[in-house]
Amino acid sequence: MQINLYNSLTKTIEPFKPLEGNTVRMYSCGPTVYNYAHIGNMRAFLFADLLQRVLKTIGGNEIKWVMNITNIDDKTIRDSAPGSSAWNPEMGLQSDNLMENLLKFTQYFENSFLDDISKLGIRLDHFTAMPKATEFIPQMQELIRKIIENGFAYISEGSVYFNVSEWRKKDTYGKLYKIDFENFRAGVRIDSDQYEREDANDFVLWKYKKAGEPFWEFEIDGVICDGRPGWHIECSAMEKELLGLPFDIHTGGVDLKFPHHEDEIAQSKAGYGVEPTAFWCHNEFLEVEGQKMSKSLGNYFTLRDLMNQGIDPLDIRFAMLSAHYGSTYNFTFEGIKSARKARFRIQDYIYDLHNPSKGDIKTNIIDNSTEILKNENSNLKKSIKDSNDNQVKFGNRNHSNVNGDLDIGDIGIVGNQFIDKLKSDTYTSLATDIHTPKALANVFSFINTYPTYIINIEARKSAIEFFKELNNIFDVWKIEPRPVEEVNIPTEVTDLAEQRLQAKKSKNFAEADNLRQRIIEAGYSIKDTKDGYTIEKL
RNA sequence: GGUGCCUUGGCCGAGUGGUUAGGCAGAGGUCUGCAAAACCUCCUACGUUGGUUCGAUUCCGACAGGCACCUCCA
Repeated sequence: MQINLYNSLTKTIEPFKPLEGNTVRMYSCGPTVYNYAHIGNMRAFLFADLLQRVLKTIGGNEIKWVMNITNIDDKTIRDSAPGSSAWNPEMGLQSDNLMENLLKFTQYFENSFLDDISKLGIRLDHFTAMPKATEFIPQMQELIRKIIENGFAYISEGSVYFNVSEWRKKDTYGKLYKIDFENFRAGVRIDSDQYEREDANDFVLWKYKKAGEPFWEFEIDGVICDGRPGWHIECSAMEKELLGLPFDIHTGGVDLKFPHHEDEIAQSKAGYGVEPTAFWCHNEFLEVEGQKMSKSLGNYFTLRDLMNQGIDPLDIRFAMLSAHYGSTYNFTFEGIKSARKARFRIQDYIYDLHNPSKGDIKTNIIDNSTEILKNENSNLKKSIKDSNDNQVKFGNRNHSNVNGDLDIGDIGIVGNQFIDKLKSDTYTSLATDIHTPKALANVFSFINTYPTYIINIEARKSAIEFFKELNNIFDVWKIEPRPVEEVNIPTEVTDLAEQRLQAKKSKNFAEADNLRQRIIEAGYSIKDTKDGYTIEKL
């Protein structure tokens, strides 16, 4: 199916097509590994994951997905420096070797990052590569040389800067983000770093070494420029190296539009002569309880924080995937609870598709369906009527008398056509700028309208196939029959349950409640059924 | 100061020039000694204010409120 995507470059939704063949080459701005990632970061990674899964599942594309790991920047240097309070014994011992410290420190947080995204259902085997910035220093240096050769960068005190005003003579600077150069500096915090650049618009490609910082040797036309890369250059170099230019899609948070991505475009074009990517896709931010997440407000959460509160990471995944990536997402604990319930409603439906749990199927199907159809306002009645109006036949029967007393008569009045429609509607929503809320609404409407026990056997199989595919995208459900709890219930508990059943039969309800309380205290819950009970572990 | 986005029912969250999102919560019902679960039904909103229009939540303007970015924050 054709995928349409909002492109930040054109600010419109455009049909997406890979530049070469059927393979989508996608680059996602990854984390700077100096701390545990917070849930705001997580949204960006979940969006990238969602996008690549939609392209794979619905677009039918092969995916080459690259996400970088920024392990060299001001913060990783600062926090890995000897004596840093951010150093954690699990990282190992600090040494006199600054570079070694940096790598140990960032490796620790890279591991925690991989751990976190795995818990969120992002699969590491979906990545083609996760390059670390420090592993591509020569490529960055090569790009910097090219930019200098082409006349769009200059060296100042051993650092290299991109010359924005020179570049503006050749091309637009401000493709993603409209820049008002007249008012650019008004009211803005002035950069506090000590590097000497000619113009405030210029950005650094390479920073000359400072005391106490790890550095790489770099000599440009006899000028010693030992130091380290600027922030933006790593992406330009690694994209070229790992994906080739131009590639198809670049993702990241909206905050990265400027300066990061803007500078990336300028650099790549100034150096390689090509813009990096055809599509820029940016996810909106996340707020917590309607406010910006910040440490000072006390609403700053890492995934670990939330898991310590007993939150299932898959509920976070589902909650975030339930909102459109282009809208601000309001993270609330209420919302997570609500997402969990919604997720399990679909899960229960999937379980039931394997084996409709409605007791005696033969009688129940007829009774319940008839019951539903008797009701004037029933959704099922409405949709069957609609379907009839549209001359859709279901099963092998043509229910021409649907407006009168409907004769269901046999099992499963919902056939494959209904599943086909569910699938095409849901996929169309996802193919239209990854509109997950619409897609899910569609699924819920279907679930509400068609209980599993009125779906015929064949269509149930199709439905299971559909959910399997959908789960290749959402990845929050289990596509299987309802698991049978293989819990060994202690005999003392079953004894209590038996006693309670007897108490109930003899209408001794006080005693029954008392026994139930004892069962709960033993760590089990008891639910009554028609003529018995079920016991579950709490 | 500049740039962009947003304001929908108790909460979350879609969408539309006139008819229906969806989820959660809540209410009623079926079942039931009670409870739980499940299922059925119900709950009809669009920040304020002008304008365009036969008709605006939807288009235009103003205002109010919120958010983001403006040189290394996803």
